[in-house]
Amino acid sequence: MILSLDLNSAQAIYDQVVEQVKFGIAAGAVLPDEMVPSVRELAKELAINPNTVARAYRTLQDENIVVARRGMGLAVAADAPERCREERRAIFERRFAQLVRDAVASHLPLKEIREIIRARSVSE
Amino acid sequence: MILSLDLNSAQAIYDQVVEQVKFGIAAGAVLPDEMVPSVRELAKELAINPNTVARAYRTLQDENIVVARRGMGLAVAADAPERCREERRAIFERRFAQLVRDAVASHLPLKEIREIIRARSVSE
Amino acid sequence: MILSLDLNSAQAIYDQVVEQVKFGIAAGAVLPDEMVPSVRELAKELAINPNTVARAYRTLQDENIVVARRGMGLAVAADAPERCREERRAIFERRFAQLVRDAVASHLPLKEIREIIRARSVSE
Amino acid sequence: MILSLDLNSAQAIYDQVVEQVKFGIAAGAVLPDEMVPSVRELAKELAINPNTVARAYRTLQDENIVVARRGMGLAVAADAPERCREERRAIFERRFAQLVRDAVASHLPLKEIREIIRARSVSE
DNA sequence: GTGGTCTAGACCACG
DNA sequence: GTGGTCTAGACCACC
Repeated sequence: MILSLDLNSAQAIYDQVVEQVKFGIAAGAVLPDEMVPSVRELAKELAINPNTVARAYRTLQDENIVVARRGMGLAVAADAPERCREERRAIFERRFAQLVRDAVASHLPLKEIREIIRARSVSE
Repeated sequence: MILSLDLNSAQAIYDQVVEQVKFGIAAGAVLPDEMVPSVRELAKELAINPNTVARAYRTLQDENIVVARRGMGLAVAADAPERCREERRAIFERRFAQLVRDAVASHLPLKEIREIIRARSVSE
Repeated sequence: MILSLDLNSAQAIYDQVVEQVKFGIAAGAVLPDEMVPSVRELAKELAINPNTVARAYRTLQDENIVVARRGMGLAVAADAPERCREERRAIFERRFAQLVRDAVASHLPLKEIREIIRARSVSE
Repeated sequence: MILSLDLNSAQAIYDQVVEQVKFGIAAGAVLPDEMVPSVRELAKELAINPNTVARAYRTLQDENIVVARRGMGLAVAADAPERCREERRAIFERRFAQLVRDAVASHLPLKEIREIIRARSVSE
């Protein structure tokens, strides 16, 4: 599983790890019942402190995305892929809606909003 | 001038104040040479700490959006409206581009991205 | 607010803090909009590490029992007392039901179960 | 002998096995002088690691609930049923007393405590 | 080997 | 002053 972190982002590292793991599960990089990388392994791969990974994994456990197998590690839950795909979609939808809402609230002309969306959403 | 703050946002309050004042100037709520509300007045209106407003105004002064008039307060600079309008546009463009970039990186299908943008950008 | 911890309990300390704070709010020891003790203050009072308190408070924030006031501390949410009272009740109900279920599953005679409950629930 | 495990319980698996075996002996599922299932057999039946069963059996040997018969396996001790029945009773009594103590400490009204006990102890 | 918990101390943004 | 984040390292139970 390959995760991309931005250490300079305003978003906390552990939060980026949470999101990235969800995206990885959504994309099928780890299947249900398979083990996600161990805390120590992922920490080494990402060159961050194991506790940071542990905190991310704790969040994923709270949300029942992964379940602990005592002494074995953490396994992807059966319904995790579907929920992760849905969440990935919801995150984008929520952020986009908020962005448009803010733009409208700032009185940025609708015409300019539409132009920017058109120009930026095809190319990338 | 009416500013909308979100105290639970990840964005710092003083930073929201900076942006909102710029948006107000861009929209013509305060014209060049007119005074923006005093630190105490705005702090009271927004129910936030005067220090927070002061910090926002300091930033606006650094960017020459407002200029100090000794003993009078802060006045909107002559070229502020134009620059604020441009910045308002740039903020939206930058954020939207970043959002699409993140969505693509998460492997959210292009089809879903386009659907959400279409559904959400007309109605609001 | 007075919290009682059992450092030798199987239950994690941070989890005991979470429960105890909820019970305190349920009992009206801290009212809505009031601040709960700061991380450092409570840690000192309980003679435990501030990070342990911080972790408990993080959980309470995730559950919207307390909300962060930037630079001010953590305030009790408006609907927290009601939810804490309900949760306090639910915790006891769940544990008692589970206990009885286990006792029945172990084939402990119903007669003995009833005797113990009668003997132990009046006196205390 | 049928044992019920809860892999997500806070109680350790080996400890659940110890308890469940005791409850089985208390209920007469295995009589004195009879053999309990072998480590491998029970591990397979419960779908857990043989080491976990072995550790549980070691505990049962330490308490003289079962005794080793060289080359044969583990046999139930003569006085085990009586002691297991007594322990089964004591476990319930201790846990119930603790539960009520905690409920009272949380200031859950006595009225509600009594209601829940009444409602939950007859039906199940 | 695995994760869970706790301690300790640093640095940061915010008010 | 407040909480938030990250690092570091210890000890534990479990498999």
